[in-house]
Amino acid sequence: MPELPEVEVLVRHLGPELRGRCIQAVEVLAPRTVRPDSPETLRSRLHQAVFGPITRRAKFLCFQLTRPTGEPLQLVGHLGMTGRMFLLPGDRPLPKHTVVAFDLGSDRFVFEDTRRFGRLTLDTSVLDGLGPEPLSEDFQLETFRKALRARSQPIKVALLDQSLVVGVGNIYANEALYHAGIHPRRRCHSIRQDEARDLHSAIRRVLSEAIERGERLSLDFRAGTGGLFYYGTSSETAGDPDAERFAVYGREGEPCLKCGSPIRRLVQVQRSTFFCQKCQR
DNA sequence: CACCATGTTCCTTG
DNA sequence: CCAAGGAACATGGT
Repeated sequence: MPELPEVEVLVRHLGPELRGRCIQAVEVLAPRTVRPDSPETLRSRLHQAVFGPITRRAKFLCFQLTRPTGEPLQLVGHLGMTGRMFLLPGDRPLPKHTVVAFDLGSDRFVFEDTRRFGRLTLDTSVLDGLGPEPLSEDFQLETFRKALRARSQPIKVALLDQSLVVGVGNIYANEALYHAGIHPRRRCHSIRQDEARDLHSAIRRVLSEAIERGERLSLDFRAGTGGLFYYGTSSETAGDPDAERFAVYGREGEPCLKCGSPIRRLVQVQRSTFFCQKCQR
């Protein structure tokens, strides 16, 4: 379900629900998800721990907890491609692809992940080496420009590299390049100053607009209906007339919103790239 | 059976 | 040592 905006919206929803709640038990149904921790370690370390604030770093969720001893703990989660997290009333059965569940007494906090590319661990080393947060002051235009000058790979590929800037995934990389008018195959070092400036601001714009949109949806993540729905590609519930969510992503063959020429698709590092040949140079 | 899918990590090759 | 490309992880939808 992830890319930065979806994770951010989830974090904002989960924070108020989880804060202050105490973990009675931890069920690890997919040991792989908690690697390199063992299920036993996770169970014992988190037993009777209380949730504090939840924050986001890149596409990771960072859960601050306090143990009964007063010792602080940080649990780090990643949704992979298909992860969802939500609260489920205690009397309801766990969904088929639950990988970890926290017993909170009346409810369970559930991590469901069909493809199991996600993570949930006490090992915070995954946060090392990440680039700047695109929506913070750390994402400086000058630094971004210099980083592009130092690379030779195609710009679309660079945007997916979490050491250049974090949080951008396949959807928003395509969208940002479209809005900046830059062809996805352009090599980084060929990006001009004005183009770098446009791309820098397009990245910020597509991400913050997606967050606003996710907030507007007032998603019912308290399960019942299955939790927080990814609002990136799934067909949405009625009532939201905002049909053109994406300008290019998933729109192969459909007309460009600016010039009408058909959106094209190509493959870069085994991922689909969508773009307008006429508007992106 | 074919191909597609929001991500990261590890391995090979040059 | 580094960069680039590819495969792997695992499951489901169309």
